[in-house]
Amino acid sequence: MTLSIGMLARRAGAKVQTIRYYEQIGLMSEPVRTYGGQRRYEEEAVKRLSFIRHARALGFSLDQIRNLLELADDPKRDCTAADSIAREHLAAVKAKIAALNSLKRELIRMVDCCNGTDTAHCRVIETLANHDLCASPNHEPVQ
Amino acid sequence: MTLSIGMLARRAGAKVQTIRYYEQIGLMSEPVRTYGGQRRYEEEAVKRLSFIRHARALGFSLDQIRNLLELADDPKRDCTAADSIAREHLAAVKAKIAALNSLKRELIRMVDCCNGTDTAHCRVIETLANHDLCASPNHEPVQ
DNA sequence: CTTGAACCTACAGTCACTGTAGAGATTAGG
DNA sequence: CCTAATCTCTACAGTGACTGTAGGTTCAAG
Ligand SMILES: [Zn+2]
Ligand SMILES: [Zn+2]
Ligand SMILES: [Zn+2]
Ligand SMILES: [Zn+2]
Repeated sequence: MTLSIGMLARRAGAKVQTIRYYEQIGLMSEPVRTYGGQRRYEEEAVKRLSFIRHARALGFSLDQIRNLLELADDPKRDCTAADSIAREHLAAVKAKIAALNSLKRELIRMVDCCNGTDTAHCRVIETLANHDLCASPNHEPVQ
Repeated sequence: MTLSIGMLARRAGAKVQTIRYYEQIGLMSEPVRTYGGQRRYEEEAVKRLSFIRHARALGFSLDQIRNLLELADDPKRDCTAADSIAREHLAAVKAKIAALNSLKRELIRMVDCCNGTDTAHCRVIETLANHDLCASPNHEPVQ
């Protein structure tokens, strides 16, 4: 009872190309092949791929996921390493939210202050042309 | 009084390669060249590049910036088009914040619920392996 | 005239995929 | 057994917005 790549994709909520990509970068191991060269997967692959897709949906990078999978494969290992990957990601998410909130405030100011007639007197254009019109002294790079 | 590419870069807070890249994609126009082939810029270029960098710092895409620049070049044009680009970007920023806040809640749950012993009983690993342990029914893709 | 910094082009790499072309494999129905 | 439809294969290009590198050329100061 093995699965074709398309079945695996449906089971785990991924695209076929994504699975091949994960194999290429060594995140999924190479499965057995049919005589004709098509990939055939065991149930185990569904678990692994689902783990990867869930972690991706939660914003972990493939590098972090690679590390998490390695840790998960060693069940009696201390889990502080796994926890600290998650905490590190959480910190990055918090930082991103903070940066985006600052952008949001600035954008709201721009949009709200424009009593738009022509682009020569547009607050949006003026603000982009002149950072002095911004409330925040500098903008953290996002992403 | 013309500027070399390095001087322009310092004046507008960009990298030299970034300026060449903007020229390549048609966002900055091709400047005059010295006899030896080096770029020489007018003051106007500082304004345009500063506009671009400021808009980038506020998270606008290069495509949006291209449109904004085109609008700004036509001063007696109605500015509703510019405003709606800004509003559209604001909406995207808000959506991103919402998605990230949802991730943040889930990550905090994972990290806080782990009374970590080994990876076999790690809440982080368990949650990644099983979406049923998540509070939110689905995760919006971020970025 | 020499030196060293700045500049040039062209290309590869980043991240995590997605899309395409053109060919071959598999499977269900007749 | 044959055919048609669907699936799969490899290989490569493209996305966005840059950044980095290699190997060579030009410029400006002393
Ligand atoms: Zn306006
Ligand atoms: Zn600003
Ligand atoms: Zn844990
Ligand atoms: Zn989940």
